[in-house]
Amino acid sequence: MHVVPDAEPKAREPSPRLDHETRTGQIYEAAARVFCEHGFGQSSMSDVAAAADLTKAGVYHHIASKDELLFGIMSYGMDLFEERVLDRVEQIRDPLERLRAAIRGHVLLVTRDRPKEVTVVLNESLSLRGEYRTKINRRKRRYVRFLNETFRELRREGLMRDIDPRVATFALLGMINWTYQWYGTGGRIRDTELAEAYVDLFLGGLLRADQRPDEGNGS
Amino acid sequence: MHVVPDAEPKAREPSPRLDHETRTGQIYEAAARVFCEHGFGQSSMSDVAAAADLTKAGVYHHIASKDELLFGIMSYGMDLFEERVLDRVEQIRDPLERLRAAIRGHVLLVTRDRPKEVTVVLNESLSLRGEYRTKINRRKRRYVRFLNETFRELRREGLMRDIDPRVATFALLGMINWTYQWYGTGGRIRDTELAEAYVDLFLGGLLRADQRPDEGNGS
DNA sequence: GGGTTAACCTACCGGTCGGTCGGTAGTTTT
DNA sequence: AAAACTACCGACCGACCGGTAGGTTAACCC
Repeated sequence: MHVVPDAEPKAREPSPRLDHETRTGQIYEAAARVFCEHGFGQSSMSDVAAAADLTKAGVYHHIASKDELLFGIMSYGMDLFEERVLDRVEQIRDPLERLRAAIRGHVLLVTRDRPKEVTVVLNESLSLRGEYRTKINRRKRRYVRFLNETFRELRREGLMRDIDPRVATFALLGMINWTYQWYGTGGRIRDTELAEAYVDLFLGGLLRADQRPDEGNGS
Repeated sequence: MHVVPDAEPKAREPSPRLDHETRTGQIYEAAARVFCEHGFGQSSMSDVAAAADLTKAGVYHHIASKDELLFGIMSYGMDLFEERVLDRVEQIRDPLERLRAAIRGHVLLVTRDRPKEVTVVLNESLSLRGEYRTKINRRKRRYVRFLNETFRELRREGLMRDIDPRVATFALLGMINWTYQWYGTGGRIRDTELAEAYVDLFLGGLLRADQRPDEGNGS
């Protein structure tokens, strides 16, 4: 009884510096792998336990519930993205350089490092419920706001064509977030080349003609 | 026993001209709604039955299994996409005009008509298994091949910058397929404007500078 | 060496899952 | 009017679900 919906208990419980060497960390990692492969709804806790080389009861010694496990994975995915990409590029003053760094960082995160946790964030937003969904959405929105603000800045400085910043934001997000759907399956496109190609492609469409750096096409 | 992997049995069984006036059609529609909202794995057949205003047994009078239901929905989603977009634009001779029409058609399909079945195709590829997944993937690949071929043609004609056609394909696919994740939630971006913005944005990044039509930025 | 604790396991719980059975009411066919 | 068929429902099935109770083992603490 009484679920205690009241005040925050000091700090976020899941993703407390998710150490992959601890048993708990290994469970999160295995679960991310399983959820990534079959989807959250299609995966049972026994599947997770087997992937972590434990019994179901063993898993439940470390985690509270399936939902909390998913939330923990996504929180860790957001941690990764924020500390490796967003937190860093946010500090760049020049908006154009900032955008370039964001694209490069974001693309390399999902191609080179390929953290399963980030894929889960992208795949399973429907599976999260209630408070958990709200919390993750809030963190996602921070990135959207960051991109939006950067585009507005670019427009203010006259570097950008007359494109709705929201449209630019979601176009870029789509381009990059979609890569986990296809990248790496046999194709031998190099991650760094993909990052540069996306920077080129997107900035080419975004910037005013007189602002574009030479794009290396002959003639 | 013996699953009969051999020759086509005259015609595809599911999605036999999915008439939304028939009871079966209404079940598919209701199921698409439910799967769209909560995800396939999170939805039970009782949920589907309730949404279709029937009992579970009543639903099973019309369909064979949950998996086949999902496959039927996705097949119908692919039917929609192909007959409203791909089949039409494929016949356009000029590659640039063909690409423009494809972007416009694809964007308008997922923004204006918003068929839940198409959303399910994008959301639930992990939920499909075996033969079913193979069949849907084959149809998806037809679109990928179409885009790829169009980009190669544009390059051959010297209209396009030096960008890997595969990268261009997936960048475009991501841009458009991501829209169902955000479009329509309060934002008042008009569908036609979004389509034109995407044409502009993408072709701006894709084409060689001397080939770009004037992009309407002053100065 | 007795007590505590973390890290598990076996065995099990109530509930729900996808799916089926046998029936019935209404319509159509003969 | 009997037979056949379609469209459905209430009741039910075995399997599996998320989750737990309670015990065992080994390491650590005093």
